Amino acid sequence: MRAFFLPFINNALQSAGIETDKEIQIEKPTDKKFGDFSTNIAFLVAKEAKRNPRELAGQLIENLRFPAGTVVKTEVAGPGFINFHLDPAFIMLSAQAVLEVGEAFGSYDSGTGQKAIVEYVSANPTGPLTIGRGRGGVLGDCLANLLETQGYTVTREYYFNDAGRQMQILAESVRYRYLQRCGLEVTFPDTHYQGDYIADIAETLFIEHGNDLASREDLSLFKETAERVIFSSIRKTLERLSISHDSFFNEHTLYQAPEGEVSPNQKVIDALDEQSFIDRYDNATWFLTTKLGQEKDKVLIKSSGDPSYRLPDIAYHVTKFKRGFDLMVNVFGADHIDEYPDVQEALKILGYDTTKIRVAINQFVTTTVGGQTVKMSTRKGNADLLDDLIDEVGADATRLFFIMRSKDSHLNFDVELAKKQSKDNPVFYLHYAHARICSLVRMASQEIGFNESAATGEGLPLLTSEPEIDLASSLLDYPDVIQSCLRFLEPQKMVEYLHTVAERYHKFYQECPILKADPEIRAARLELSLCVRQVLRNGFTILGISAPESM
RNA sequence: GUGCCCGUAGCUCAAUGGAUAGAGCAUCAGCCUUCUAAGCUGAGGGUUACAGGUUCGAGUCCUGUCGGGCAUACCA
Repeated sequence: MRAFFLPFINNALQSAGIETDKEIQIEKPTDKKFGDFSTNIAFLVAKEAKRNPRELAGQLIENLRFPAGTVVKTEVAGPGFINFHLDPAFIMLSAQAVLEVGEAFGSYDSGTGQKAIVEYVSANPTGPLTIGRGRGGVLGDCLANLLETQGYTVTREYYFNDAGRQMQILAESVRYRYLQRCGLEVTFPDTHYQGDYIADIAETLFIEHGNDLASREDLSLFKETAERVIFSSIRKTLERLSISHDSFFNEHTLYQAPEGEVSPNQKVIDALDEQSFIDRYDNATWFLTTKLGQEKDKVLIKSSGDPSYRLPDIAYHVTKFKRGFDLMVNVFGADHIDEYPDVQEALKILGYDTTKIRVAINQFVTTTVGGQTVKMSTRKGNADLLDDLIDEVGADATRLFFIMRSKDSHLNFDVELAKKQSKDNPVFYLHYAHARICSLVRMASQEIGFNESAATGEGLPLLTSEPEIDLASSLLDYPDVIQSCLRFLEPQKMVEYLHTVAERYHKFYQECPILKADPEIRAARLELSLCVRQVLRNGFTILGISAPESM
């Protein structure tokens, strides 16, 4: 609906002889008396033109020409706002689009023909997924869904490493537990992975091999088994949350090169070297970030000869560019915040357009149980497992809890509250609205032979009461909400929005009899209900939660 | 110490630099012989941590102070 106003305002600006590169902002006023939409363009332009905003707004509305039956009143208010009042019939007619385009309502073609990659989760297979990881997983999945509505061809990618130091520690951890299982007296180092899952893996190895592996120094079997078991558990957990990836990118491939060629890692070093951003000292190879104003240089190749994580990370991003992605979204937790600028700087030096990269950093999740904060660490084995949480509160509530708060806020996951499965849980409010409509439609088809597939929305303009207009009006916001979610990489806005739609539906349901109304009004109200159901479903699809037909 | 995020109702959180700062939970008062009361209506509750600054306008931007989280590795 915001897009509706833009050409008219542009024309008015032109007619008034005003040139500006300011973005025209269309807002929803806080108070209804200020109309359905408003713009502050007069303020923005007034500054440039050094004119009085109110006077300028007056001149603009002289030049605003809307088609008949759309905007019934345009007025200047306050110090220079321009407020638009829509014809209620126009709102109702516009809402017909929901039924016309169905699940494509809210979709747009701004990304058509473009390739996007969303990288998320990317946990190394050192242990089961924790609750903290879940947040980024759901965030990434929702962002991918949002991009798909805009026509992007989206690749959902998981970047992992099964080679580095952490995997070594993992293999050793399994070996220690295995040796203990064989009855040997070994002390388990507290630097290693403490979780029960290590002992479980050791147990399977013991069942398969007995004591045979006890004398073996080679860790590869321990490592391979651990990786296989853990990766499979990670994928199972993700599946439970309807998170799936199209592509698993193994960091280790960046270390390798075909005969006669150099590895992607080495190519990065060479290219940076050519630009004089590489130096070698203290037996290591350094990225000269001090030349970019940073306090310290960053190690790319350790004195051991192994790359540090930054090098493959840069090389990995190079592959994203080489694979031709027009948009690259990276989702990661706040603990990675320091590394991202280095990667970005390196890519700039290598000549890549880093404006194609967008980063969504989610703050941590703290879990509280009975008001007590629980600290989490995978290494110490006291992590709250994502699987346990899903067991207790279900997939829908887990997903919704993760994205109902802004990603920049620390998420306080009240486990007790989430366990409640009562009306406190916001997922029920949304589900209830949807189930209510389904139930109503079922009853309508049984009792009066209502045929929902034949509904076109023709009757909608018959509806004129406030709850009906408010409800229809909120449905028209849906496409704008998708844009807003993408602009800020923030699906949380969708949760808020759907709550508003559900709230307005419940109010409409309360105040407007549907099945008992006169046939024409009855049909129109049923059609409006179908529109609401469609918007709820579309939103649920983006959030990745179910749409129950009864409760 | 330095960098990033956060500080808003009793609690959990919203609010593109816009108009009287909003929801949910909790508290209190109403609404079911009537399509799902997992709902609706209403009330109370605020110096937006604090002090300055920028401008037509600041919860939002800038500076400083206080408080919390994360990071400051030749771990990923």
